[in-house]
Amino acid sequence: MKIKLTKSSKLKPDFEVLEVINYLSNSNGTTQEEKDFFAGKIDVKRVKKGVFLLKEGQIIRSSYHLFKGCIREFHLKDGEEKTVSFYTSGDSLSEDGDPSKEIPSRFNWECMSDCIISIFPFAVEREMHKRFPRLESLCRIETEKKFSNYRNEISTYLSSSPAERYENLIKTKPELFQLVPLYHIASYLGVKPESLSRIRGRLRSS
Amino acid sequence: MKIKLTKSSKLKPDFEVLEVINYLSNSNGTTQEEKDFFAGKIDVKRVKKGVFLLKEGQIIRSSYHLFKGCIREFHLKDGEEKTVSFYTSGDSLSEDGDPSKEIPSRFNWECMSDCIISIFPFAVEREMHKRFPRLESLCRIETEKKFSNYRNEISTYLSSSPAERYENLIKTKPELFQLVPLYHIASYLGVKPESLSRIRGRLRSS
DNA sequence: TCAATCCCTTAACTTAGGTTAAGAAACAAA
DNA sequence: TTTGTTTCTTAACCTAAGTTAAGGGATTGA
Repeated sequence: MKIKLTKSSKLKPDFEVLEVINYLSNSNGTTQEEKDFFAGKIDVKRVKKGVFLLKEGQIIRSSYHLFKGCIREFHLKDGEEKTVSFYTSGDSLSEDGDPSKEIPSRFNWECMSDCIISIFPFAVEREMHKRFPRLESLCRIETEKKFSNYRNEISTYLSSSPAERYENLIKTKPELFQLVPLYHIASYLGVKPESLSRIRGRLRSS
Repeated sequence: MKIKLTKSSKLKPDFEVLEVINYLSNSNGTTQEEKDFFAGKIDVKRVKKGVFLLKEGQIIRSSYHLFKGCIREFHLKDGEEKTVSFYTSGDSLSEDGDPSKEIPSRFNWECMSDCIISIFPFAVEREMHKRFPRLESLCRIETEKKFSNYRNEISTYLSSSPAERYENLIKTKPELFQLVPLYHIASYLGVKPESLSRIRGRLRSS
């Protein structure tokens, strides 16, 4: 049960769909029937740095899972790019909206490095939910957890200063600083690049 | 199938569980079996202004649905109350975390006015998910929608100034200004009460 | 009715981020 | 290597929020 790969791909051949869906089931109790369902339905791709997986206004029809690399999520506000989040290995990207309505996305997803991603079409997801209530149940729980984590992150973000956010980010995601330029991090922290420089200067001399 | 009411309650007697669970199913396709399941399992209460439905550190074991009134969600940061959100009629309050783990809450829920709420214990929710996959499916979709809405709200919040947030709040939730003092709104907007006064002053003279 | 409390506003001063501009450092390409 | 581009930093000045302090209006309770 090998995964579909793009021609140019040089992924090791033993890379299995199992790896792709493990993040979904988050358990090893996956049945053979479930595994078979996914075979050939999930695509894995290498994507070059600079590629946009999603552009503002586009209608999104798949979720992505990031196995390697870094993706920046941003949107435009008054002509400026406002970076909303960074995704790194192990994160999944989806716009958990109303899957029945095809709403234009408000975000951009830009690869900050070469990436390896899996593509999980909404159609497959819907079919999966229908055929495997067990998996739908796992998805529900997973979404609730993600929601809760997100709320906690946001509440921490909102009640801290840019300097505190910066120090927190260094602690929790040090790898980011190798992957993306500081001015994107500045935007993510809610300040201009010049201000981030000042913050770094202040912290250096204390 | 009348709902359980607290003794002091003066709710009209025809207030049905149906109303309580409609927000869950968000449809009228509720079966008799489903209705019967909820009978007697969901409590409806009147709560006085000033009461805390949840205190920081407490372990939460129920979701609430707000039929009337206003609840403020906040947490402490450096000895200050940081207001995170306001709930009004029709909103539901839950900490969609991992229901299997009993994690102390990071938030406080304080009634800003006399409220009418329904109490939906996690245990009942778990049983519901088990017995009615259809309802679990509806809950999954509902949570995904809520998550998506929340993300949009946050992204709007983060890319606007306190003044813009203030004007936006007046437009979207004018009733709030009758329900809660301005200094709580200031905290919600991310500024001190003095700054909100200045913002209001500036907007007045323009 | 009076006092106390709560809430909101204003003002003077401080602090930190935004803006503009310039230059240095790092990196990539010719 | 040289050139050009991208990224980061610094400085001077502007703007808006934080801080501290004071006072006024509204509400509540004695």
